[in-house]
Amino acid sequence: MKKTSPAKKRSPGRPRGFDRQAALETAMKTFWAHGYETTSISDLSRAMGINAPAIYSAFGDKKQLFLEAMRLYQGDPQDQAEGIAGAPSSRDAAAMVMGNAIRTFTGKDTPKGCLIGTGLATGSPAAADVRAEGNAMRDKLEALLVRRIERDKTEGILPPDIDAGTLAALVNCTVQGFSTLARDGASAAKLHAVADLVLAGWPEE
Amino acid sequence: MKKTSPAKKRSPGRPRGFDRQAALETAMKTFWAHGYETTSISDLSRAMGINAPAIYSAFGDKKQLFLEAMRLYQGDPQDQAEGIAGAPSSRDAAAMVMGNAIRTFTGKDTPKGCLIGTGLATGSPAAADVRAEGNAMRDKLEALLVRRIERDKTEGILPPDIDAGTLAALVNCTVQGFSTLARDGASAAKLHAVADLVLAGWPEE
DNA sequence: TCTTTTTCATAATGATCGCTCGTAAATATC
DNA sequence: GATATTTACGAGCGATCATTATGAAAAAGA
Repeated sequence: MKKTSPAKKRSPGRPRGFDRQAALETAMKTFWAHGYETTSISDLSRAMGINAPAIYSAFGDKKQLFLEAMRLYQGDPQDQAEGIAGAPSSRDAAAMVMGNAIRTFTGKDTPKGCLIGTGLATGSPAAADVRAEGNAMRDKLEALLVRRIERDKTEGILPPDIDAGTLAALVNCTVQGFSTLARDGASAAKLHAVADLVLAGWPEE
Repeated sequence: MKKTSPAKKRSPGRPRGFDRQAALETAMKTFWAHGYETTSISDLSRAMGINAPAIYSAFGDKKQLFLEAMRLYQGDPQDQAEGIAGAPSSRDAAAMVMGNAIRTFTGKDTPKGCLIGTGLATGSPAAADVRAEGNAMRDKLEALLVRRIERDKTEGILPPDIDAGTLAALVNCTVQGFSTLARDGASAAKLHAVADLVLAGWPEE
């Protein structure tokens, strides 16, 4: 009898003895807690519950594992782009971005702060390319905000003389600051109060 | 004939073949560029131009060397305290703190960003005590700002209903964000524009 | 000159780094 | 059951980690 549902077919060979996605999630949290270069393969092996060779066969090497963990961390890049572009105003977009950051940085079941901001804050020249990936993500966020702010200007929601780059940098700066404050133990409530202060100074027509 | 000026007397033994202060400064910049745990003794030895045993005899171990570099980096803590306490207003104090941060984080002859914010952003549990030192410095800054803001409230310069903790956290948050932005390549001018935006939203009576 | 004191450079310590080899085990296909 | 394929796991690779033992070299004081 043929299987009615074309479920996942099993390829030949010994089946993997662990859940790849769960292991990736554990790796993400481990990197998140201790940084990219300062997390060792043996740290990861212990946390993920699998031996080092299993990590390499499933994820490549340490760099690829981190990059994959980074993609899991940031979620779908299109969601971010659409969230900012689709916000009613740049002010709403800024509020959303900061709110999301606060939620991520003060999660109960995850390390405090930003995986990318803290885990890639610095390091050896050998990891410069990985740091550049994190840098690119922050630049991307700022660019999306700039575009949203410019649109507000052309639509008359914001005065035309304000500097979109500065305003976007303010939001980016605040988010990055949240990462450090959260790691220092600041509560979500405190960060929300700071975000409200930033939004209170948001320019108006 | 007695020496008229009680200059530095030379103690017996072979004299040190390097300038301790200059070596410390080089160590500071090396840590600043590559982080505490991700800078190796051999990195430091190469940069400082002295062999590893000379580092250990002159500075103790890696942790003590970093802590001494951190003290050189921050300067006299009393200067900061007096600068904030002695500012005409909390707004002036915030402007000064942010301005100093921008100058330090975008210096021409030093690495970008904050030695403490980036070099101690994360790491292994073995270095948790060193990170706690950096954490304490940020807390100290915020506490000084809180005190200055509270004084403005009692003196009627600021309305009594504003939250000093939130306002101080905003400044601290902005400064920490500056570190990441500077490391990402932001210019001093751009950071000053952001600082002006923060100050523009500063509450008034 | 001789002793004492301190610094020098070479070389080595055991531990850990990221990573891989080799072999046994577990599955699908023939 | 035989074969092919994939994974698990112990062991080990060379390199680097922070740190130190060793002994020659360079100064002061006797």
